[in-house]
Amino acid sequence: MTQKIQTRDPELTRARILDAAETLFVEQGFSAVKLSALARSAEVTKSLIHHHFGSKEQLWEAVKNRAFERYFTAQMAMLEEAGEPDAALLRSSVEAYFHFLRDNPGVVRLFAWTHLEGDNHCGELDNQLVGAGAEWVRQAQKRGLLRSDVNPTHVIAMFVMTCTQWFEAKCHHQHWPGIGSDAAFLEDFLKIFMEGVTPRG
Amino acid sequence: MTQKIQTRDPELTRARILDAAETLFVEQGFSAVKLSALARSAEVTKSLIHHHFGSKEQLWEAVKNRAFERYFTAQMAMLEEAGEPDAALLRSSVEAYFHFLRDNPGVVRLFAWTHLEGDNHCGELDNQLVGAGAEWVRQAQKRGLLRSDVNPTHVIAMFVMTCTQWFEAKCHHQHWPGIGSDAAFLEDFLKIFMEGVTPRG
DNA sequence: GTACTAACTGGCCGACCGGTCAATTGCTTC
DNA sequence: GAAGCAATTGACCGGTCGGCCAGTTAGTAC
Repeated sequence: MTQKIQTRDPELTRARILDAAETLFVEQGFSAVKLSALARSAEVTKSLIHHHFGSKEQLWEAVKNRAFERYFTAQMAMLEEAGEPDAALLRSSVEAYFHFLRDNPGVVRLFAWTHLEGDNHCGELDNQLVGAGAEWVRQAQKRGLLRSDVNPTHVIAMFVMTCTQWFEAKCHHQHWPGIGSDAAFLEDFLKIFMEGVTPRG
Repeated sequence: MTQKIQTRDPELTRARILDAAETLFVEQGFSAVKLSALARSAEVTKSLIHHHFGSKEQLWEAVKNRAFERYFTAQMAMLEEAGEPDAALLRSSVEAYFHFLRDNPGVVRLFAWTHLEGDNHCGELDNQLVGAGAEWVRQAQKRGLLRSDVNPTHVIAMFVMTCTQWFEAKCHHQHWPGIGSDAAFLEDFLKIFMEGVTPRG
């Protein structure tokens, strides 16, 4: 088989470059990253980066594609193992989303950079996820398990945006007086959110 | 008095540079902005930028300071003209904050860039605002006008983060299937949020 | 008017940016 | 083992980046 004890390993090299690039892009964004620093960090020559990825811009695309693929894979998996659409499902979805972001801070920052760039990257996949989520809310509404006087997409948007912003601007609000831990905030958010989407007789 | 029909006007020059810089920084972030382009845009020479602001970094600080000062002035004004702490005040605060962000998209993006930079700039002033907001929530809770089993700071954080993210990532979720206008989203958010913070007997 | 200061200019600088290229080296195939 | 090719190297490129500086000019104080 493919003996991997060798002096050349293009796939490993690609992976090393991608990993180092993701780290730096996540930290600094596209413009601030220098190819020379990236090469040093990945322990390859600059030329090798161009050989494997063509240009800085194409490397940036490759990094985003890989990260977003991971994101969508995880989200789709969560979607598929979900059960009947009801309030309990909504709550566990929020929790799952929150924990995913907590455990993948790089993804959050990558999203943020692309948002600021006005990049509408990964639009279709995202629409698919949100569409599926909204559809579940709609079903739960029909069954009277969630209040039906709100736009289902807005229900999804509301918790997605809150979770995203919590981690995206953490450096900013972590010093707010009285602010709690991740877990404490999630708990309070869920209290308010779940109470807010509960139908009233 | 100070005749302003003159060939030299340092204050105007400073303002022209600051304005052009804010526009470019808001669009592209710090690293992507070139001093040469900025000079062209402000219709001054590059040297003049250095003369008035010292360096690119100091100019960036000046731009942020000016924008954040506007932000805090507006927020403080809103705070002072507020009345008794109750649910109606909370609702109108959310509306006011939402509309402020809608009308000042530059501020939103500036905040976003600084968050990503890990800049804890403007920490004290912000803490002050949040602290005051949380204190009002606390008072309303004591009077039984808001549910008291949630952290007051989290109540503030929740709506601030939702509003922020709505405008910050607009390019991203504006294409989500079924998403509504600014007004429609705000209405649905308020329905859920206000219902969520209402005390239950 | 003279002296002084600050605003402003144009030219220039070293550093370093992203990117190219010819040459070399290690694998694979036959 | 010869041939062919992709991986890899290091030297090198033109461009332009942020910043500096000597010199000029407009306003001000006396």
